[in-house]
Amino acid sequence: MAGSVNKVILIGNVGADPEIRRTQDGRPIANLRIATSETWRDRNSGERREKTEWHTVVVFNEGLCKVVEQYVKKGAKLYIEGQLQTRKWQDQQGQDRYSTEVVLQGFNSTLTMLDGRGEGGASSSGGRGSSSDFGGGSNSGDDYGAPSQPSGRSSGGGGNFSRDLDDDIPF
Amino acid sequence: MAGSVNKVILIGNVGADPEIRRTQDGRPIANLRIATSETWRDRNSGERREKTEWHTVVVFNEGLCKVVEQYVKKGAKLYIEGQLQTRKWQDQQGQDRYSTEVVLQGFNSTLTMLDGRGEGGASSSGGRGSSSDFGGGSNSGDDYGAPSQPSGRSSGGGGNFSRDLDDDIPF
Amino acid sequence: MAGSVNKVILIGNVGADPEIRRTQDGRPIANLRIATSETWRDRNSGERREKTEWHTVVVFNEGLCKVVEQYVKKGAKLYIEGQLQTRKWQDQQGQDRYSTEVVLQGFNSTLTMLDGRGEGGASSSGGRGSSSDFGGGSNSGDDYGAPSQPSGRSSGGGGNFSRDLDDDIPF
Amino acid sequence: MAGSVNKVILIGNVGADPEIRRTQDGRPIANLRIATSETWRDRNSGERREKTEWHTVVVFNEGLCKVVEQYVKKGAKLYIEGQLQTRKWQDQQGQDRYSTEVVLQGFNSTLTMLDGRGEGGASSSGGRGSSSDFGGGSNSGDDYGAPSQPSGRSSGGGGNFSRDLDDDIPF
DNA sequence: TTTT
DNA sequence: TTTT
Repeated sequence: MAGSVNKVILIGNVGADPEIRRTQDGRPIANLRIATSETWRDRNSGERREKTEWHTVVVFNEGLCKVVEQYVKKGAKLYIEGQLQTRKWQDQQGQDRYSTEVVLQGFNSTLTMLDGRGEGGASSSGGRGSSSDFGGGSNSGDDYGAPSQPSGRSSGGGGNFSRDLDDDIPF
Repeated sequence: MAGSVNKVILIGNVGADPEIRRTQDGRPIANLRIATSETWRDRNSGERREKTEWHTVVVFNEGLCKVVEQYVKKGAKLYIEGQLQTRKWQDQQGQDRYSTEVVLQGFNSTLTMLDGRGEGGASSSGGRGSSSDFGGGSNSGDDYGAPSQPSGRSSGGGGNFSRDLDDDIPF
Repeated sequence: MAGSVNKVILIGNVGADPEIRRTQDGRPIANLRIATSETWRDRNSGERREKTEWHTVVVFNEGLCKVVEQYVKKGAKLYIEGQLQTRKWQDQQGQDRYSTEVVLQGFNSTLTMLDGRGEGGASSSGGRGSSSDFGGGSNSGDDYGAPSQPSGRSSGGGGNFSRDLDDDIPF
Repeated sequence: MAGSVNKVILIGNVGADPEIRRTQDGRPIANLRIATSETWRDRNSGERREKTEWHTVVVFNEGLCKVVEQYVKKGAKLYIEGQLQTRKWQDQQGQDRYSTEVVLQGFNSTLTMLDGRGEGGASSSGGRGSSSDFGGGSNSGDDYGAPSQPSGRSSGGGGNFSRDLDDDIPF
């Protein structure tokens, strides 16, 4: 279907230290549980109430997995941009079950640390080995005023990690 | 938890005519199934591939329910802004089951029709009984240049419907 | 035009203590400058580089203005959801000038504090004079499992403030 | 600054056929004007009112520029995801002027066609010449259920074009 | 299971 | 300058 968008944006806290698994061919997958909550004052009683929602976030991106592994701990506040995916599986009785997760996999996926935790590292978001162009020199000569750097990517302590920068930033 | 965000943005097509239920006290609830999909070309085979994701959308807002009831049909392309909620229920064996849905309930929820369908109506996004006033005069005298109308709300055929005019809150 | 969306999402730091003006009829307007920045490693030199972008945010909502007034100080980290607006004005030479701002005015506007600053207050997002009720009883009897509270709104120290409880709309 | 987000999401119509320029080193830059609008009913007069906002969108991404060049015409309805940038320039009197634009440049930038226009093409979003991996084979052996394709990218007629796929889809 |  |  042409013209489709599937985007989830979360800001919340990590409920437990992340779990990192590996696929058979060695690719990492990180699992996070993130809590978002809303508070309001009850109309009748006037009491303050709160409802917490728990989200399962699955990070398939190698670079973001490294970030998660190094910096994300229980309690960390994160900004997450990913997409909704529902996975089908069978329970022990052989019945179909479905789990809906927020997946950080492709482009347009982002994970940003919003508190001071995890700072000090120089890590960035991964990359598939090969470097590639971007930003810097490639825009030189640009007479339009185009910024000579990429956007949406960043690195460094406590930073902003996009799936993106992947291959353009050699480590 | 302070400082939390839970937002889902979808653009996709409705898989079937919506289903409208009513609560015991007469409030409508609309259920929609929305498909988003991505296509890409396989790296190895070069074939075009597509993956469709189905989302369950639940509309608790009375105004948006009216919009859904009147205008949204199978095949309609919608822009949806809501939030993720996971609901726990028991299956027939008494086992806990969980369903994750995109809920349009509070403020910051939006449903916009992106194709021509549903046009011609004068319906709007609900409203507390009637009024459906807005902006206009209330800003007169504003010396700042503030637009004299609200934003984020609208009405009219094939239009943009926000939860805003929240009709489920009796004053 | 039916089916239109105009949304800006920012997470950044406030550059200076906010400025609150008032319209002739006493409505508050808050102005904020918010910095977002990206860092990346230069492809060629390998140096770490950073680019900061400054955004002008204008808050027309009375409730959010109160929040800004009470809690938002220079350096605060905010989540902002608003819309783009370009305002035309004349400079001293009588020439047309344009300023583009992120406006928090209608529904779907949000301002959330992401750091601890501003905590301890009981303030909420405004509200039509007082009340600041919500959800609660109005959903009782709901046989669907609909949460009995609103979403997207909240209050409390350091909290999450939506335009919702729109106090500038006299009923 | 760590932990920063700068995101603009627009759905609107293109006001005129796009303009494509080229930098000195041959990179394309597309300029679009996109209209978003809101309609509402005036509280006092009951009249239907509308306000249109015009946005300048600048596409630095080569792949997205191709898409724009081939498919985007006056009147097209687009979904745009980019970021805010304010550019400083001097007018003829040598005075500083500022223009704020929605820039599609880095990752996390998207342009999707929401109407039927432009269909039939097989084009996708560009790429910097070199191909690269993605999806497909690289996930084979994945025992986790990870989808074996990327997300956020797509191509094809009337389709969804992300900055992303750039280098993985050889043309 | 987080956070306030 | 779009669109409804």
